[in-house]
This record gives sequence, structure tokens and C-alpha cells, in this order.
Amino acid sequence: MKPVTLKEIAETLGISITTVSKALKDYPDVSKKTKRLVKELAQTLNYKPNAFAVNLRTKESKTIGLIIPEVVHHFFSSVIKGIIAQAEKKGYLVIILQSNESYELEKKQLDLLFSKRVDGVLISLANGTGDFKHLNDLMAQETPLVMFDKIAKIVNCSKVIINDRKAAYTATKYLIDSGCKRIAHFRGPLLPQNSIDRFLGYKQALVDHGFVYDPSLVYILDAMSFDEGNYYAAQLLKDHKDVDGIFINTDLVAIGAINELNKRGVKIPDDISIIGFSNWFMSSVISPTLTTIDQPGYLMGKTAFKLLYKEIKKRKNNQAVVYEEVELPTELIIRESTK
Amino acid sequence: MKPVTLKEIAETLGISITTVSKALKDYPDVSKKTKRLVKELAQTLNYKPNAFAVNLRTKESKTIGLIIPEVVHHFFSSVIKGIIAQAEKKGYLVIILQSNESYELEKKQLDLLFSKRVDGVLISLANGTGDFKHLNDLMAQETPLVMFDKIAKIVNCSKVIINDRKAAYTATKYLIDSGCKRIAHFRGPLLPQNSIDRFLGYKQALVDHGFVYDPSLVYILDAMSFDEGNYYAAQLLKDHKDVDGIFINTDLVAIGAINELNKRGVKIPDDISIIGFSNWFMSSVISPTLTTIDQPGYLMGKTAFKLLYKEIKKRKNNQAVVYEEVELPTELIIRESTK
DNA sequence: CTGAAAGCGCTTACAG
DNA sequence: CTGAAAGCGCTTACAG
Repeated sequence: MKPVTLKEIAETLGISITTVSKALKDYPDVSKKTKRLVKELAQTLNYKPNAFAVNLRTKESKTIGLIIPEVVHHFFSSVIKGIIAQAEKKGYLVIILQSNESYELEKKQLDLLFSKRVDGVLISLANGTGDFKHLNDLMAQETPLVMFDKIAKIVNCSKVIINDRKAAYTATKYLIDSGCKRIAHFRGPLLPQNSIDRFLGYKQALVDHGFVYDPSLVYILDAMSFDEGNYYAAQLLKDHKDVDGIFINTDLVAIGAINELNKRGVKIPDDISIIGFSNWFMSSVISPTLTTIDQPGYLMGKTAFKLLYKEIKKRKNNQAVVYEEVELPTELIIRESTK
Repeated sequence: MKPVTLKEIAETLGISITTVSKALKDYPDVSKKTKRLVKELAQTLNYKPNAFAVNLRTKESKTIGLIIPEVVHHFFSSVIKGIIAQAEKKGYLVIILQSNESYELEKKQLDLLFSKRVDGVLISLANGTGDFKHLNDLMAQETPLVMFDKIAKIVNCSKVIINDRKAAYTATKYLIDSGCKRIAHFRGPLLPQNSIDRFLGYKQALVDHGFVYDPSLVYILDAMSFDEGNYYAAQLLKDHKDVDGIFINTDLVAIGAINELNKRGVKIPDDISIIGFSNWFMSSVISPTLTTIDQPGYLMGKTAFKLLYKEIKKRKNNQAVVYEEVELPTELIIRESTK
């Protein structure tokens, strides 16, 4: 059974394709009777407009692209959910691509999305991305782009972020206030803005509270995995016997660290306090439960789509586009891993 | 900057659109020189074929649809990752929709995907789905469909599954072998085949080992959430003081149950042993770590796409399509929550 | 080796 | 109120 076309309906009814098309879209210049006839037949035949043709005519696909570093990831899957939900409300579909933290893949995928002629792109950058030409190229070709979470400050487009620096400051200050004297930091890779900002927040909190910043207490992680949490927790114990607090860039790593410290009989939080970042669901069920920064993933997804949608609409109506930067609130969630 | 078209390249070079098109696609009947000229200019102008037009002509979109009950879910996100990875290898893009376990939504989304003219659809059914007309309708319109994990036996299409019944049998038998005398089961809703099969495996293992099947030990859950794990664990303690083992349909629920039992001072596994299902990452880091059935999500995603791809190719070449049912292996992962 | 022409299935400005 | 016609940007069978 081939899909039904306008032509088929027109021939069956003995009227023109034009009239069928207009009837289905409730144009005011079609008689009620014709509309009724057309709509009934369309219903019976289960007619659905061929999106390929509609896209070609209207030059929109009602589809957006989403590039995300990693799909199996509590925070990002919450973001995905928010994006899909909001997109669906506005009649948009979402194509998802995973960059695997690779700049090369991210570039290729952006190209792919462009040739698909998606109406816009949402992106959270790969750790490997240090050059932004691919993003600017896409925008130069009139494809709206909105960045979220892992952004590049230098790229001129709308963005949805949290204040990583402030949140990291709050976390570190909490460790200080609870009595920690020697606070380490497990940071993310060098390129991503959010790992830079979290590091800066950590450092600032120390300095503001009379601590001497000691670079040897900062460990630069790469994969941000559970295993790295294991590894660097062990490393830290070896390097610095006096550490009594760690602020860790991501919950997954923090959970790895807790796992290692538990195994070695280090008491959390009595010997060492730990704060993570992101509030993964897991963090509320491990033992001890993890103090962390809650980052609103679902809301971030919804907001990112909203900004993109606004831009798509503006461009369509030839209105000036004003880039917006929306900062979402974070919250320190205090649990058992801190005093 | 408007996207570049074939026409533009043709005019610049003073040749026909036909020749440009053929040159770019390396048709043998175009001179080397012309090919070189065309390709160079296309490169310079960053020409990408307009997918809308290509789709309309070729009647394929190189895009598939994926409908999944819930995105924020360890198992399903692994499946998504597998699908995206395999699809990308074959030059396909993936549109993701979330049914939220709702039959109505699932139906609407299938319609949407059909009007988008995706080349095929991968689906894992919503808990609410008890009628399958929407699936058969889609296939009647020549859209290939492959089901995975949450399938309907009665629908005639390719499927990727695990042997839920056997896996549940293995899990329950393990509880029996480790000395449990009174084994409860937290099962999923009534409609999904996998919650039925897991229940049947549980029951069979009991019967095969000389237990009397007691329906009051089976709790029917709805949301399959952490909170339900809390709730039904408490309920179970109230109803049956003699229970010493629970086989639970999903890790997330099992983790909720462990959480509640820990809180109430029930010793796991000494007082009550627990086995979950799915091997969520979380299960290896909670305390006690959870014995569970490992379900290969990533592999399931890859396999599902492969079957779909095969069917798309066959149809394209007008070859007969043979539906396949692939059963993936599961594994009992023994951890601390059992003796 | 090159290109004119038809056509994929729509939408919409325009004429009647 | 209805419909003929142009056109979106490609691909490909066909003629030369």
C-alpha cells in the first residue's frame, strides 16, 4: 500500500490538487462542502502530507539536531528529555547525535545536520573542542544554533548555562565552613569552559578564606569516569595524607572516589569530606549519600529548545535576532558526605 | 548566505545542472576534467546537497525513528547509544521520541514518524500499550518496524529480545539454591510481555523446586520507580514477616527496596536476599551491591538497528523480507545482596 | 561526453 | 469559489 497523495484524493473527488491542498489547510476560500468531502476522504484513506515535499516547498523540516557528548549520562539524558518534551509541544522532532567528546566527530555531525537542513541545532560541546569554526560556519549558513551547559564563551549565539564558578565557590566554601583545612579538587579536562569555571570557583573560595592555593592539590582528570574516581582517590591518599576535603567536578567521579575511600577504610566525612557536582540520581542512594550541586538538566533542555524556537520564528519572519544568555539556578544539596 | 545549489554551480561553470549532479556523484559518463572542475567549486562553496530535494526524489530520508518509553533510564540510554552508533555507521540519523509509557502518545508519535516518512522505526512498547493496530498500520504502509525489549509477541515483525523468562528463572533459582525459603516477587504492570515473562520465570522456578506458589507474595508495581521500591519493601515487611528473598523486576526498584530495608535495619542478605534485573550501573556502587541480571543494552540497540537496516535494504531491492527474532544472552551478576 | 526534460508531492500567487 | 501554473532542488532515463 503506497502512501496516499493529494493527487489521488483530487482524482477520486474530481477536483484539482490545489483545492484539495487548500481544503485540508482550511483556507477560507474553499466551500464548506468541498472541505467536508476532502477531509472525509483524507481521513478514510489515512492521508498524511509527504514531509519531503512539504519540506522542499516550505524550506523547513520542523526538525532540529542535537549534539551531545554522551548519551548514557544522568545529566545529559535529563537534558535530552527536556528538549524532546518541549520540541514535541511545538511540533518539532529531534535528531540526536553523540559526539563522544570528540571534536572531529562533532564537526562531522554538524555537517550532517546542515545537509539534512534541520531548522536549528542544539549543542553541548565535546571536551575535545577547542576550535569553533565549525559552529560559526553553521551559523553563517543561516542555521540557528543554541549552546547549553558546555559552551564556548567566544561564540556569539544564544546560550543556556549555570554559573559554574559560583556553584563551585559555594561548594568549596561549604567545605571550608564545615571545618576542612586542606581541600583538594578533581577537575575536568583543560578545554571545557565548565571545568575551567569550576576550578576557578574552587580557587577563589580558597583565596577568599585565607587559604594558600596549592596546585598540587588539583588533579586534572580526563574521562571523568567512575574508574578515574577510584584511581585519583588512591593517588590523593598517597600524595597528601593531610587532605580532609575534596571538591569533585562530577558526581560519577565523586562516587568512584567514595567507593575507593570506603574500600580503604577512610571515614567519610570524618576523615575526608566530599562534594560532587550535578546531583545524579545515584548520589542520593549510595553510602554515604553525596553532597553535591544540583544542576537542573530537564529545565536546561526545555530552556535551550525555547531559545532555539524563538530564533527560528524570528528568522522566519525576518525579524532581528537577539542572542540571549540564560543562567539557570543551581542548589547545594547537603547529604552525608560532608560534615 | 543562502545554501549553495546545483544550479549555482552549473551557472558559474557554464554547464548543465545534470552534468554537475552526475560529476559530484562520480558517474562514469562525465569527463575527468569536468569532474575536477565541479568538485573543486563544490568544495570551495561548501556545497551540500539539499536533503529535502534528495529525499523527495529518492523517496528515502536516511533517517529512522525511535520510540522509547523513557529516556532517563540507564538501560534505555544504553540502547539509544547502540542504535545511534550503528545508525551513524550506515549513514542514518535517528529521531528520538519518548512515549512516557503512554499508549496514546506512542500512537501519535508513530503517526508523526510516518508523516515524516522515516525509512523505518525502532520501538520498545509503552506499558500502556495493549492494542497493536497502530503498529500494524505503520507496517501496512510499507514502513519497516523492529521491536526491541518490550515487544508484542502477536505483532509480526523482527524483534530483538532477551529470554526474560529464563533469566528470571535463573535469578529465582539462585535465591532458592542460596537457601531462601520464602521468596517474594515485585513484578511490573500487567500488559508488558517482559513483566509477564519475568513473573512466569519466577513462578516456574518455585514450582520446579518444590515450592508452593503463593500469589500473595507477588506485588504488582506500576511506575517501577525508586519510590515504589521503598513503598513495597515496607508493605512486604508488614504483610509477610517470614520472607527471606525478593526477586525484583528492575534494578531501580530493587535499589529503592534496599534503601528502605537498610533504613529499617533489615540485614541484606542475612535477613533478606535481593536480586534485581537489568544491571544498572548504580547497582554496582550501592551498599550492599546488588545481585542482578545483566541485560546487554548497547548490543540490543546495535542489533535492533542492524535488523532494521537489513529490512530497509531488502525492500529497496524488492527482495522478500524475512522477519527475524534475535535473542541476546543475559548473565546473572552475583554481588553482595545475596548469600 | 553533455544536457533537455520529466517528475518526486507539495504550496501558493494569480487568473478567472 | 476553483484551478492552472510555477517552482522548491534534486535525480535519472533518454536523446544527441
